[in-house]
Amino acid sequence: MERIAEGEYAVMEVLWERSPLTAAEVAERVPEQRGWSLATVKTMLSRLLAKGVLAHEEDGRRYLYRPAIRREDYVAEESGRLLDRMFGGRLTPFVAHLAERDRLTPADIEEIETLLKALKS
Amino acid sequence: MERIAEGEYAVMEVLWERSPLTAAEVAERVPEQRGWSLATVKTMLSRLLAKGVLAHEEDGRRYLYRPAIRREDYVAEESGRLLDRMFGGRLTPFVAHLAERDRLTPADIEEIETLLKALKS
DNA sequence: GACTCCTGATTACAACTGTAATCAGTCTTG
DNA sequence: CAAGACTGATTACAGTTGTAATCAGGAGTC
Repeated sequence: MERIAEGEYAVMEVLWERSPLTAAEVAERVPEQRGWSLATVKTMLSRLLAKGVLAHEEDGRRYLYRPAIRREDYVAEESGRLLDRMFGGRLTPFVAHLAERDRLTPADIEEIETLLKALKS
Repeated sequence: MERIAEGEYAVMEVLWERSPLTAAEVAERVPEQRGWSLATVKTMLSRLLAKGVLAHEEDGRRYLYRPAIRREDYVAEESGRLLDRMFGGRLTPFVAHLAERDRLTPADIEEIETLLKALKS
């Protein structure tokens, strides 16, 4: 699966949320912080099509775009990549690390414990 | 803190492992899979210096390089970035996700549970 | 002192990214 | 039918990255 760049990912998010959509509709839904013009969104769509992570079907003289890969699959790959790169693929050091950096609240800890308990059964 | 590219990261790893080192020493220690020439490693070192994530001290007519940022800090930033982007910054969905994707072995689960128990006390 | 070697510095160059503008073709509307 | 409007396609252009080669200056060697 081809890498998806940071900006391109924002477009994928829109389409994972809801699809199919036209280019104009995608542009409307991209977070405004990006401040993208319609032209920029169209460039992104073309590149994502070229990468094979989007598909399009004709709808009159325009296209309807939809994801060609599942969000979970992409996320799995990306997070695996980070885990491999930074923690040798091991999750425990990652969790330990987050805990140290105060990214884990007591509520989080409870939640994860519950989750793990469920996983064991 | 400036972003560190994938390839540059390999150089940082070497120096986090052991420093200070000369350019030649770094080149020797970079994983061979990369297949980098000494010239490539020197380019990386220059760019990392420019980004301010490496420092160098003179040693005769050459430099000794050492990290200017701590590994933990960089890793914290990078993993936070991924977590924000893919899981809205929440760790629990991430752990759930890993579990689903079979990246969590029973041993991992045990280990994390122990870790969490320790965190609570 | 001339030549070679080592080292950082400078330059190279293509692919990928961010961020569009412009072009060309089709629909709509007066 | 002529003039706009809307859409994808093509082109643009600078910054980053991967991957070096080349250059210039000092150090050691005959």
